[in-house]
Amino acid sequence: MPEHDPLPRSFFSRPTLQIARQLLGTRLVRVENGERIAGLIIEAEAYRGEEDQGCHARAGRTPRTQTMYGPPGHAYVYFTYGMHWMLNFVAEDEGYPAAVLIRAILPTEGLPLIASRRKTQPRKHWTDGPGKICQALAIDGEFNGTDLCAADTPLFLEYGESIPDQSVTKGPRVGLNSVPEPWKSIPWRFLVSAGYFSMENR
DNA sequence: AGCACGATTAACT
DNA sequence: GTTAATCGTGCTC
Repeated sequence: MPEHDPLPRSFFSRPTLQIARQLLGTRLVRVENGERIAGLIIEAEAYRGEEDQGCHARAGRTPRTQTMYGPPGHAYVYFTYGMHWMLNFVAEDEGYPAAVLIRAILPTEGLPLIASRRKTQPRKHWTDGPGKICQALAIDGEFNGTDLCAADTPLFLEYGESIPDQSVTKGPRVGLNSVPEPWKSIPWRFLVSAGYFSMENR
């Protein structure tokens, strides 16, 4: 399969933890007015099942969580803290609520567009948080339910770099302050180890 | 109808 | 390290 083809739906119809790990190094692409804005995913978190007390689906099927119960390979975009949008990818089988939150990317294309929206911050902080990614890529609630595997989709993934296990760090998910154990500490956060892209240590 | 809080960010001491 | 910003969501009354 050519390197520039969008990742197929089969990529998303797998166990959520596998997807979160495999997303590291893939290229997230946003096409805005024919222009590409893209970056390599370097941090992601898994949320799966109604029993996961850190997952929105703990509330069951609601208007908000509906997308997570839908088919895999679609975007789940939600609003939080009264001001920030979060981008997730729906995982596993239709009917089972699961998603992967994209927490950080390394910008590779469309830097001027990213800069125009993130200019109040230094480059180091352009896309190092889930809300920042949505600012940089102009992603909002309109993208909830977007099919990442459809033709002419404005949001999709491409194969990027393969990240070796020795350069992947696992840990507890971020921001689950009042979530009970074991969900609060379960190591479902995956990130590319610091320095991997800045040093020639591959 | 009212309320507490959130898968956060940016600014400030 | 601390805190304001700002409003949709789900739960209680």
